[in-house]
Amino acid sequence: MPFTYDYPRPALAVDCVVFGLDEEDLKVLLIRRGQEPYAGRWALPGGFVRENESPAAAARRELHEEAGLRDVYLEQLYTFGAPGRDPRGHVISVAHYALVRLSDHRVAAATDASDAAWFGTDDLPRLAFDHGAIFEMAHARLRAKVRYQPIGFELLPERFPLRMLQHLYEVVLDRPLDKRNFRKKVLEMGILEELDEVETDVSHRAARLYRFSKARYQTLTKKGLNFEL
Amino acid sequence: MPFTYDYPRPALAVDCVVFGLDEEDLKVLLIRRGQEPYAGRWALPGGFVRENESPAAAARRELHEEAGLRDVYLEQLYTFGAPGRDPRGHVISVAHYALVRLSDHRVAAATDASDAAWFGTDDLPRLAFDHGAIFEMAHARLRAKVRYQPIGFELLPERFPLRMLQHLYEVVLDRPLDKRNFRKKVLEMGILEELDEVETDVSHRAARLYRFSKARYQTLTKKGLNFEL
DNA sequence: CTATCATAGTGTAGGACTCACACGAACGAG
DNA sequence: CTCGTTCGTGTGAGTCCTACACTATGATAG
Repeated sequence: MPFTYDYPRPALAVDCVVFGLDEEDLKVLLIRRGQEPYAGRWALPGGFVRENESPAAAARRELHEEAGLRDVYLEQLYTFGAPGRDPRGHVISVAHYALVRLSDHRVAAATDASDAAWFGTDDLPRLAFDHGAIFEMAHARLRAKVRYQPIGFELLPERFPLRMLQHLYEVVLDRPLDKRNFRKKVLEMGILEELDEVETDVSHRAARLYRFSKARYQTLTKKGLNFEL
Repeated sequence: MPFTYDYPRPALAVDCVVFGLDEEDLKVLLIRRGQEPYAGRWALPGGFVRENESPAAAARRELHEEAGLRDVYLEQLYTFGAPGRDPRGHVISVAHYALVRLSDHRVAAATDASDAAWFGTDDLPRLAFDHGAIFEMAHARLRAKVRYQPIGFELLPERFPLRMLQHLYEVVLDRPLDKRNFRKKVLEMGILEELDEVETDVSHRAARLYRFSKARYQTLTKKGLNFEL
């Protein structure tokens, strides 16, 4: 069933850079393409935007269809529209990035689509289309944004020890941080809730668990806090 | 001549928030709409993206056609795609913002399109579509970005006294700055070229003129400078 | 030519923040 | 009971930020 318009329209797509955090490093979710163009190559999950669907909604739909992911933190990144970026014709893609808790989602992504896999961010294969450039921009944005907005918590389990939070920042910023200074800064900020609970199943002294308090963050933000790490 | 596709395609547009700087305040360029919808309302300059045209190219073309502007600083802002934002159907708009030197461009914009005008940023009329929200986002982005990237110079004439630079920051950040601290910071950064020239036609002591040196900025950036004001 | 007016241009000191740095306590494993 | 591993904690030096006021210069008006 064909659709007809008075003027030509470029096609509109979305692509998503999905980040997850490991014990070791930062991961990205890729999908192996089954069809031409770039059949067999790894690519970012994505697809075409339907009529009367916002780009954000399209991105969420595709993440669910292609990787079984739901309820993730999602933010628009940039719109890539150079003619020639897709050999099928002029396709403009609204790129997004998403942050997921790997502990919750690792399995889902691996089973739902048999050709989905997590890759370490410094160990990516060559990607289809201009997805390499999209990934680079997303990575840069994450590094920048994590420093002045508390989005990093989206990568952690709900309750976490401070070591895990520090590890997150070390992995994302790609440099070591001082433990005492890091703890002081984060705790003094007052956006963490100290829980009456410690880690379990560790073969050494167990660390106290914390939880990010969105409520406290919003209160403090109104009072002029500026989150910065 | 109709254009036909196998799947429906939303229409793709661009809109531009064009900022200029006055002796008094920050201005935005608006165009009065001649046609429905929103005929007679003020709106951001913009229009539809053609096939095989990148969004940035479309934005530049529209700025030229609707306001006679060329060679402006242009950056992508965000893509607005909520269904319902345009009563004609599903139109997705890649919003941009532009910075121009009012001294050069004020006239052009006023003559080329008789229904174009500059408005003070705290004195805007109600805008068509979701252009009010687009403007707000652009304004917020400019305020944020001007602090860590030397984009403010795009709003000034090539040669300017330090007072004018300070005035720019005061207007954009909407708070007064200390003269001595401001000068110290800017000059110590080393990105300004001190010229052998002073203001003319002023009825008081004339100030020295400076020029932003892109070359120095890039050199220093590589050496780890981080611009911050 | 003198007085007036407007803006240019300049330094310092107190407080806040940043950064580097090391060791005893807790707990599980063997 | 010993070993191994991670937890949790404070201080001092240096740097950066901020607040603050007066003299110099040049144009204009009387």
